[in-house]
Amino acid sequence: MPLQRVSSAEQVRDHITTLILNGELKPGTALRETAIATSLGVSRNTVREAVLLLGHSRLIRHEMHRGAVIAEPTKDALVNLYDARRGLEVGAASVEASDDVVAGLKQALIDLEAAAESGNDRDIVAKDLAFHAATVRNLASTRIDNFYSGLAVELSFYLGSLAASRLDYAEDEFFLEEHRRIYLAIAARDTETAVRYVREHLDETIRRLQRRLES
Amino acid sequence: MPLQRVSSAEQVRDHITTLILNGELKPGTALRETAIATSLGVSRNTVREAVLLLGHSRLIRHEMHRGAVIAEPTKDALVNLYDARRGLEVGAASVEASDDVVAGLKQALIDLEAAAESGNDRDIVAKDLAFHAATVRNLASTRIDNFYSGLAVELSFYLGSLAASRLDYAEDEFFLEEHRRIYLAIAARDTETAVRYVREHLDETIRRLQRRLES
DNA sequence: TATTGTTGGATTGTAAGACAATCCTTCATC
DNA sequence: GATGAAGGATTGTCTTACAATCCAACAATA
Repeated sequence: MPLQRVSSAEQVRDHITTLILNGELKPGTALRETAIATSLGVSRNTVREAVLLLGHSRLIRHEMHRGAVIAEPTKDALVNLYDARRGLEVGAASVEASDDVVAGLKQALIDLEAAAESGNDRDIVAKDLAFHAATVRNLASTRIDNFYSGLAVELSFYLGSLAASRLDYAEDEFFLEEHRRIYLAIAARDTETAVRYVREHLDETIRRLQRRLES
Repeated sequence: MPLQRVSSAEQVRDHITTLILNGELKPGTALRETAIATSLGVSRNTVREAVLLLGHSRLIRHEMHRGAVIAEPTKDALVNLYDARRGLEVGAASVEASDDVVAGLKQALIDLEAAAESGNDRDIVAKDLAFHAATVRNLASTRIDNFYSGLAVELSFYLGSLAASRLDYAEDEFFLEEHRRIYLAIAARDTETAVRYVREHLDETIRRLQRRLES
């Protein structure tokens, strides 16, 4: 039995994280140490430790004597994020997939289709990212998977904060088709085609996002 | 002008980091908060913050009520590290390289050859890792580059701590040749061959390391 | 008016001291 | 030899305090 204890600082960090991901703390908001401390009934010290722990993710920006601020979905941040996605996903697509990966991918696609059917934006985003995470798993490294999952968290936060004006994923008739053909190419071990489809999909996706950012 | 201030905690973190990388703090050593605090003339508070900051890297292991301990080069840690390397480097090798990347790679190879000539183990390790980092740059993401550089730091720490019984890189006649042919394959845009050479090189390297670990 | 000091409150960075919780070793007991 | 109790050592957390810095509002000046 691993028996894992959880420090107060870690709990506060998780609390703040969920607040951010739920959109209850909007981009640009400053994290006031004393406010959080009194509201949670812990010392300022503990809050500081929590914020430092949080600093590893990119959900907040930290500046000396200025405190922590919830990250904002700037164009640069998005491009940076998608460059990393492209690197990993294209790399993953250019290696012939194992049967395990294909199986996981198939399931991820099924989940995605179900989510699209339901029309729940949040769920669609989650299943979309899960599909792409399943492609990255082809690189066969849990450590890379963790790294990618960090990217996914960050991205879903950005998407959530942009979603004041709905995402309208479901409205897009190509959305599902793009994923289907990626799956088929990977399953067929046609790496060349898979790479092309992945590239096109990511390029198209970030284009849509940037358009949405401007409005 | 960016004008960056540096907090005490960050300085302490950097200090501890260099101590670790220089081998002055050996794997398994416990980081005692009060000892560090008094020795550096800062408060225990600040040391705690420094250790939390350090926690983002994997140079230390942290457990509740047990404090931080310098990471140890276990077999699992090495495998985990090399899985990540393989994922990134193979992915990078399977994409046709840009001229920029090839140029950087060529320079990295020259540096590596010079280091091998000099026979300085530390320098050889650094240039070796720099060469591989240059291949990863083909993924065209600064973020992935940062991630990889974290892997490299961790690896060079492990290598350093194993190097009580010299690395004897230079003694290995294949060492340089393996890098040369990787470069040539990448420069020729022969991705299939490049991938094979990268795979072989990494597999061979970790095999050597594991052998060294057992002794 | 626009620009440049100045001032004061708010917030963070750091220190210091305290104490409970937990760990770890040693020693006593069975 | 296994079990368990005792005690010191260390971490986790809180509290208080104050210096450094930021920031906004206001005052002074060209």
